Amino acid sequence: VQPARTPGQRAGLTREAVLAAARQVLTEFGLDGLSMRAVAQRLNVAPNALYSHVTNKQTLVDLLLDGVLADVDPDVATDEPRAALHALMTITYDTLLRHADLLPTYLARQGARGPNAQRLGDIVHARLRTAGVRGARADQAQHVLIIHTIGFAAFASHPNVDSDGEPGRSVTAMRRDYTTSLTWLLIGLLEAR
Amino acid sequence: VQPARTPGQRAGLTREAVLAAARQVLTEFGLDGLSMRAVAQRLNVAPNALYSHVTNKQTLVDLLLDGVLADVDPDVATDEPRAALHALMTITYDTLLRHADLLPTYLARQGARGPNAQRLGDIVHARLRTAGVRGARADQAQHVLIIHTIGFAAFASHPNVDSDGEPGRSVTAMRRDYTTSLTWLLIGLLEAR
DNA sequence: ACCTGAACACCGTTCAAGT
DNA sequence: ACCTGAACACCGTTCAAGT
Repeated sequence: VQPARTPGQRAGLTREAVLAAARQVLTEFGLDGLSMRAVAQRLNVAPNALYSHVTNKQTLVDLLLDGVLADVDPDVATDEPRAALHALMTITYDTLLRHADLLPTYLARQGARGPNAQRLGDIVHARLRTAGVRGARADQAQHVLIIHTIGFAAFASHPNVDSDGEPGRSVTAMRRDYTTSLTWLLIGLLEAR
Repeated sequence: VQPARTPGQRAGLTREAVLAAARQVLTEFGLDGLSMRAVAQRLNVAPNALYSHVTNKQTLVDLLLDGVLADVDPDVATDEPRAALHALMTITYDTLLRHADLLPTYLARQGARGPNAQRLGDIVHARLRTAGVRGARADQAQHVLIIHTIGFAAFASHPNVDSDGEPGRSVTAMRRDYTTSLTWLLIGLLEAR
């Protein structure tokens, strides 16, 4: 809530300010409420002013998506390779679910290939290396672990009722499903040669 | 392209006709072109006429999504349990990718819990049973295999360029990533006790 | 370079009315 | 019960103009 600007006065927008406003709109009104006009309103600015800082809505959303993975803290307590991979991916899962609003669109969009996704990929790659996995197999494994994690998080982010209206699996049951599936993946990856 | 109706004459819509028209609009104009108004136009009907046969756009999309899984043919050539599961899930992956337009929204919406998803779940469950997996572990495995498959298909459905503008993994490489990840999952599921 | 006014070409959905 | 006309409350984006 800024003091009103006189005509011709700059609003002093930046790309980061637009992103921050978008994040606020998102947490307050959800994905359905995330419109360019709503973001502009929060910044006390005309809707089309945003286009000086962001090329369009899709890339804005992509930036938000990639930003979610920036919150992943790659430090894990153990150095045992398999446990470290398990912990790292579980942390990623939990981080993603903390931004459940965005997850529905995650796999579908460019966010899963942004710079932070690549950073996470590199971290996974390093962990795989200490686990003795390298080369093309490491590239595959890195890809697989991340897609698997985002996919499960996206599914879990969604209110869960099946077609009969019966309640489906609970959030905790789905988290358990994820962690055991992760265990299975790591067994197949690390034990079969 | 029907002969024009005189005022007061029925259009003879059915829920199935609406779904069929929606599928046509989808393949012709893509997900962005799928609007209630476009579907209505194809049926030579006023936009709000659709609401007599479908509660709203979201449930219409959910019906389309679940319908995709109806195309999965569960017959596989082998009876060896692990190979049968691998074949069944790969068929599912390929079927999903044949409807790539819809995949971006698949995990996010109710389609992944509709009647056809349940039917597929039952088939997977039966295969798991002959593989010696039962009880809670079978429920988990069924869930995991389907989410994993939909997640990978959703990711693969999306045009693939990373944040540097460099081309990412090819469609065939991503399919290979899927099948090997499936192998890993099945190893972890079937061999670790 | 950054921002506004005005407009364009759309949306999903509701309500009252007609047959 | 099914469909239309008209309207409501929105969208994303572009263009020309102002400072």
